[in-house]
Amino acid sequence: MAGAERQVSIWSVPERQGRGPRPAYSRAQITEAAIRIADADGLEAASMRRIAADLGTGAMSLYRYVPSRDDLLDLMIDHVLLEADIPAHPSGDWRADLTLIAESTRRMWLRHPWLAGQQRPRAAFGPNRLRLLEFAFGALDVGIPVDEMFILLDMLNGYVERVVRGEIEWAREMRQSGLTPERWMLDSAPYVRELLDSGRYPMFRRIVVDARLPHMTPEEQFRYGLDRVLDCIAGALP
Amino acid sequence: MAGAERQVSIWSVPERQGRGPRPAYSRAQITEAAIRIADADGLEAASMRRIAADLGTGAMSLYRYVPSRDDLLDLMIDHVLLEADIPAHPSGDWRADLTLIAESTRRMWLRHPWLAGQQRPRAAFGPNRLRLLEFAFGALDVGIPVDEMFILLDMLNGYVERVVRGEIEWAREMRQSGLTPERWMLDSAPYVRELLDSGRYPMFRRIVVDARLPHMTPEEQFRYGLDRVLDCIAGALP
DNA sequence: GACAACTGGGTACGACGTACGCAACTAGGA
DNA sequence: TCCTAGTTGCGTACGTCGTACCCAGTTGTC
Repeated sequence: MAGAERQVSIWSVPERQGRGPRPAYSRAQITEAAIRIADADGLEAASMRRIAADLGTGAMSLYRYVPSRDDLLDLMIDHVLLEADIPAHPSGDWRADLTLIAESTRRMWLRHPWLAGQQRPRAAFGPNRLRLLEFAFGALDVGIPVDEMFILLDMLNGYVERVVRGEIEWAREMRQSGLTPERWMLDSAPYVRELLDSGRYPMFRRIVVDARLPHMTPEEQFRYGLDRVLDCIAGALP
Repeated sequence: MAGAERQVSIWSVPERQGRGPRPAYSRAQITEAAIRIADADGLEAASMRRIAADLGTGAMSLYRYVPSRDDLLDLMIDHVLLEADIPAHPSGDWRADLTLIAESTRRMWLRHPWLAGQQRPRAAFGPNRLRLLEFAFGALDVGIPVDEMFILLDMLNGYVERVVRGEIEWAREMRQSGLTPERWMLDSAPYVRELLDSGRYPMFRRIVVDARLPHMTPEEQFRYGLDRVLDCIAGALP
């Protein structure tokens, strides 16, 4: 018995009581330091020691503010969602509003690559996450059932997540191989040629030969695909 | 100079030459052990030490077969794709074929939760990945440009990935909190009620009150949403 | 003024990936 | 047939990680 008592959500755990010495730091401060490090050097670089060092303290001090690194991640996720430059209320033009969400999400994920595709149940009810959810569902509130909104938003967000994570993973690969995209392609060429020459991958050949999308800038690719997805959504609305 | 020479893809690195003693293991053997462990205890449990221990050897022996744990992950990813129960060629019925892909992907990801949403450039040209790509693009080869296929498949796969990862993350949360879903909901109730009572989240309220999707089984949710997504795709085809 | 509740932070433990080194083994060229 | 270069399995060691535990010092409440 006793002990542990793992809470369901970090937002159910109050930050402090008022007995002992005045706390020297705060959850927000720690969260911001962690985000700074994760942005610069990746999520795995935001270790308790490193965060503490950045704040000028010892690793174990952080545990006075946050139950675990895992909970800190929930705080980080919701904290960056503050940056989403989304109006307070939908405009009434669902297509414009969904475009806003998609492009804002993309910008945010490119700024904070560690955030992309994080899908944690414990962070699902964070205050900022809920604000975004309100805007998204409000935008699609055009006379269709809630369940329909769910699916269409999953489709849109699924597309955005997939494409942007592709961008991010590609950039990460470029950085940690230390190669330029041209050089990377060049190094892959013998293997790819072998694949093409085998004749077993006709569609892959057509992609390499015909596809124009890969030769557009990431922004153009994203916008173009996004418009097609929104066309699909338009077809599903009354 | 010299040294390092990081290869672009693990499939460009030949497994062995033929000089010294006969190797006691193989890449495939190591890959399979790693997959077994990752399935049972999560990707982070598939450490070099643990894999080696399962094979009855020392951690450093594995490095004779695989350049790094990172490359091993690429091998794991492509290896499980062998399981995708997908016919050799598309049937001609694009809707049936895409349904096959989606449901096969879901089954595979639920069997190997660590696989879900892995999107690594280095694993993009693995032989089994290419086989799936051939089937998917072949299925959608109904007179639309390659770029169009790209977008529609990103939309479909994005949806699948998002929904299935939701299932997986939820299951993981249940397992590591040691709670039943009912108990988890119960524990969250006070916080959720507080949110609802604040009046600031009207759409969230409607979701909690009106949505029927969350009360369906995961399979039903998936199938229902998938059909709506395929409807959308149908609208985009000639 | 006493005491309970809290503070910052040091030490320690058992994991992790992997660089390095070494003895044992084996194939190709003489 | 023997030599030797290349390759084997694998132990040791280093620097990292999250965090359990401990303790001296600080502060609000009575």
